[in-house]
Amino acid sequence: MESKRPDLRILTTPTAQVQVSGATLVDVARVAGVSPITVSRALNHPHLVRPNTLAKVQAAVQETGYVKNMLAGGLVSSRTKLVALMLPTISNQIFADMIQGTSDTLTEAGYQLLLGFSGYEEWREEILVETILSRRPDGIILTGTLHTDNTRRRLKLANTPVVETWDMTTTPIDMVIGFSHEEVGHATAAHLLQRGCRRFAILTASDPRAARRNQGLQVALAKQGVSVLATHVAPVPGTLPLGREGMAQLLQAHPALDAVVCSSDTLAHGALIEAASRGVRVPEQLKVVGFGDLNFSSHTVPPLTTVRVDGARIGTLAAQAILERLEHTAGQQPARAINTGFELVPRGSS
Amino acid sequence: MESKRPDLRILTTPTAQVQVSGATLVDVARVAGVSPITVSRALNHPHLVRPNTLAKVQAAVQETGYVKNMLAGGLVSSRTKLVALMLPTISNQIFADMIQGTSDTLTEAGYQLLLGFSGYEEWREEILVETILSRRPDGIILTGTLHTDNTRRRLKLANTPVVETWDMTTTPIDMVIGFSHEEVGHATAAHLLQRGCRRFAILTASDPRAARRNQGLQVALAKQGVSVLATHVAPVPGTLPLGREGMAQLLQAHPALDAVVCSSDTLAHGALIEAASRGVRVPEQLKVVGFGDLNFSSHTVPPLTTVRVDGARIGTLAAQAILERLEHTAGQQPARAINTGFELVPRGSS
DNA sequence: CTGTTAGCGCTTTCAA
DNA sequence: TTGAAAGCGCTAACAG
Repeated sequence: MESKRPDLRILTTPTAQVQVSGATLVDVARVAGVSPITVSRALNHPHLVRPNTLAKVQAAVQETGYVKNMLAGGLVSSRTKLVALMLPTISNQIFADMIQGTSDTLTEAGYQLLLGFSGYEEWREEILVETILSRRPDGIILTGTLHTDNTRRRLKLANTPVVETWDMTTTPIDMVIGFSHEEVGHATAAHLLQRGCRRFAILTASDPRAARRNQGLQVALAKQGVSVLATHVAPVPGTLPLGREGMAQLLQAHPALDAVVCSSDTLAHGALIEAASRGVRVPEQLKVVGFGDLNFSSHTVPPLTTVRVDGARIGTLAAQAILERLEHTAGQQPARAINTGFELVPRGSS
Repeated sequence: MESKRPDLRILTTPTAQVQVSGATLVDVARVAGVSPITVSRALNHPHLVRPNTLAKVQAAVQETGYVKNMLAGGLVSSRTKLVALMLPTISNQIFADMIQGTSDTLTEAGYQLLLGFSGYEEWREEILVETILSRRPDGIILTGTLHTDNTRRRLKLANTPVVETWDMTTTPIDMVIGFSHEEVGHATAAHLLQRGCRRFAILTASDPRAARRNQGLQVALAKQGVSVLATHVAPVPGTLPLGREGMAQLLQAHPALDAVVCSSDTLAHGALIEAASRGVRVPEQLKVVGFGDLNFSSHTVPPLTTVRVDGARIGTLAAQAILERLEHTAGQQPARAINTGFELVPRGSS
């Protein structure tokens, strides 16, 4: 590292335009003939500066090719304009939707998105949270409400807005935006029982929220004296072949099944293909329920029911919750919870 | 802002553990009884510190709940451990794959991912690049090779590793990892001509790289005296319904088509559904070509040919290129180009 | 192996 | 409306 910063290298381009590399506020100030703080103000609070001065600064910025350094700015102001989003994976379409929703909302407000994947593992999330916190983001969006004690403690100490998503809880770290997975299970049970199903199986990925839905399903079924005949657990992320294979095993062990509840539309899709290849008629003989509402199912598969959830909306709401919190700098608002709900909808076939 | 930093607030937890909020290196140093720089070294270069000292520091870190501040670190070291990825959208599965590939590679190396979406618009990309540069990332990954002059200039001046992806060019900003879209067009033409197709249509999203493929296709066809009968351009991002609708219009105008080249598998999928609903037999009467190799096509649609490209691999390679460049701090390596190639593969039906 | 010194580039006081 | 002084939290470069 050079001990003294060298003079700016002035590069004259063919268009006679002057370009500079690595200009700082001080350089801009010198060119504009004002003090550095005036440049800072002109850039961040233009209304506090005389139009004349503003113009001079803007010209100097142009001339020097100045690019703001948010590291320095964030260090002193404690505002990084950065929001972190932690997801288990991107393989699931609903998470991709969420990314887009979050990103769009943040970008519009001048914030940027830092992305991390935990692979459904709490210990990974713990490490990730620590790393992310070291960038002092203005907000953190987590997936789910299951976290290690360390993660929770760190996050609370960080004094940063935190939104837990895709779930509900009575003991949030800060804010929660999602829906109750137990209720999804109950609703699914009611839906299928009402249609006469009695011989249930579960085809699920090893995902904690899916487990909660299955739990809710089993509890609701038990109340009607119905129990689940078999549960097939596939590794995450769920894929179409895994769905086929799981369905094959379930049907082999229990040929008389009349309902299969899947933890994702991808698994459900695989299950439908396997059912078709075995000549099992869906939904007449066997009903299939998915989760996530992928739109492919609208055209190419036999009818199934899926749980419609809007990933983009959850992403948008989470980003908005953080942004709002950031505006009301005065006094901590009470932690907020939004139940986005869900919807059982018929899908598939034409 | 308080002019003097208050003493650390010591919070004693029920477990008699001591927690601190907002500890700095200096606090850790005080607790450990060493100098701040020693703490810094213990954390960043443990091998340069006596095991004994290391242990003391680690204990102090634990006790104070210290979380590194990378804003400060990055400001002085000019290393942010941040890599930016700019994508047009996440709606396309291949871009989701790329995100995962990039993120996995970066995380393993201790880097983090900053994500930005340009929505296929150059001016958005230009703004995004400016914002991103203000965070001084250690590397930037772009989609495509089409950028505004400002973007190119800024990026070159930034003196940061840049990788342009999903395309090839003879005039890269820095590095390129991708394949030639013209060649995809040529290969597609050869494939279809060889199978006897003569009446071509194009069903495409308004995406610049798709346009290059179509261009290549038309050039190759023209050499055999064949011209494209119609081109249907759908808005981005391509969806299944847009594919159906486009196919409907094409078939209506040109019932005798024998080949439809689509710019994505999603559009192709919609096209196949529309063909089926009109009783047009694929591939006997009409051949369909997609792009991207979505795996859904393996099971539920009639045979089509798709151009297989590996998004995750491109993401991984791009991240690796940046990481390698970052290690060889000595002397600029020559700009590097990797042609990842592509593959025409049969898909669909069972 | 450890410490001292000197900033990185910016924004927050406070004063003019 | 503008400026001067101070320092955010950290690490590079030397010494010791």
